[in-house]
Amino acid sequence: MSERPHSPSSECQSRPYDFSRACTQILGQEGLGGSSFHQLPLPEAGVLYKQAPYGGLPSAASQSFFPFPSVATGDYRASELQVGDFGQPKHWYPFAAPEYTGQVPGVTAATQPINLSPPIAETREQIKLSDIKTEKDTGDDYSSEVKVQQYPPASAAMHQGVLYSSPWIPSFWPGISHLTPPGSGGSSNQNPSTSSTSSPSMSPSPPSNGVPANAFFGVTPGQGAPGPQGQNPASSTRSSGSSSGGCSDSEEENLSTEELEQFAKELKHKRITLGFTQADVGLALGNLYGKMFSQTTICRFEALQLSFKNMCKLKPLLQRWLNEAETSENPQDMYKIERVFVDTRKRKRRTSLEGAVRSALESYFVKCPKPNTQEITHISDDLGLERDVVRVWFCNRRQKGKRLALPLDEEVDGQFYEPSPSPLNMATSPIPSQGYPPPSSYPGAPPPTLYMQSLHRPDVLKQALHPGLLGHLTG
DNA sequence: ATGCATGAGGC
DNA sequence: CCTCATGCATA
Repeated sequence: MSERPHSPSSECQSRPYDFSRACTQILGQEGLGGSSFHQLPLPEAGVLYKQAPYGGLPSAASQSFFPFPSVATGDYRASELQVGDFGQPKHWYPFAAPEYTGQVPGVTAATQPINLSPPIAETREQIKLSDIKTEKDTGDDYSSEVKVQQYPPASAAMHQGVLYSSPWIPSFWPGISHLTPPGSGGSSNQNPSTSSTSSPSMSPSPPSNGVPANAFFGVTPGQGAPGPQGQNPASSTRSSGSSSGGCSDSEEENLSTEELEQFAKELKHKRITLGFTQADVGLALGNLYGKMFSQTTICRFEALQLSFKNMCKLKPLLQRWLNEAETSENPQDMYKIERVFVDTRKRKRRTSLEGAVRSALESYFVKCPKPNTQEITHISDDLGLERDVVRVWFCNRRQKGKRLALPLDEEVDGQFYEPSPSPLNMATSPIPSQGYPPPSSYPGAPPPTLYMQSLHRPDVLKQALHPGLLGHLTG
């Protein structure tokens, strides 16, 4: 522990990422054609990821480049088709049969009823098929369907996980804030061996290791889940804080990124060693704490792809799970539960953006990470995408850009998004209806933005475009 | 492992 | 409309 000089950015996500809308200005100038965007301090989104030691995400890099055929359609349906998405009878297949019940297959886990005992509440709660709400009239698209989600091998029927509404343990999240109790106690690894003795079967309300279970369940409704801000600005506080005085409210022991990194690694390793899958862990958490998580989340945790704050929040839970799993004679007890869940809500079909389109979006993003309405419209229009798709894309992109990463140079990153100085009146900003990316007329024109991107990372360009085009541009 | 989506909170 | 936490659906 003494070896790292780096300053733990304890800021926990409360960064001032304020991509102000300088975009307008930027975009407004002459559009891609111009060199204006050059001045953008934004080095290029990609950089952000690169610094993450953990996997960095290849992102656009691996996209297959398509010759942007019919992107212009503007209808995601169209683009999807060209992608060849259609051939499969996917999930969204509108089968009305309420098979959810049959979902519970083998029920291997039946052998271990243990954790099943919990106050499972109403599994059916989410099964109300009638709840189908029609989002848009575009009914033809995402038809209402019954999604039956099943988890792998497992088996014993169990309650759906996410018990957001679960009657029990109403305030479960509450305690979370006390992450990382100073020193020994908390999240850091307390030797499970010594303390635990734990209960072989982890029931939902295990006295478990030294941790006072009550702390988890009782109280503090206050900053539970909603408390993004509860996090505290911490901006200044740094994990190392070495007892900086009594921390007024207790809590907020900011975990250092290193701690998280280390824990994530440990978790993954042990998890695998113990034979659990990410999904298992997610389910196990549901058993232990009543709050289930998806494979995705566990995966992201291990890969440190969650926001710092989120990582901090989940760590204690995973820590506990890990302790339990390690000490338990039959770790099996903890998992193998199945989540049967039928969600009737219709989810928009996932839009599959072509490589070229993505690249184009990337380009736009580089120029302006936070486009305003008009800009979004313009972009969507230009790329022939739905506005919402574009909007969501940007949201996700921003989120991705932030996530936990940026441990060290984040400050820099903050700057990127914070064009601050210029008050830009985007309001007046007339989205350069002319400027933007060159008036690419769809059919043949390559996303104009692409070449712009090349200014920052030629590699991307090369990947996104095919030789021909490339030559065109460079030529 | 990750792209696109949803929804709850916030302004 | 945004941010965030999450997850379905996919590659």
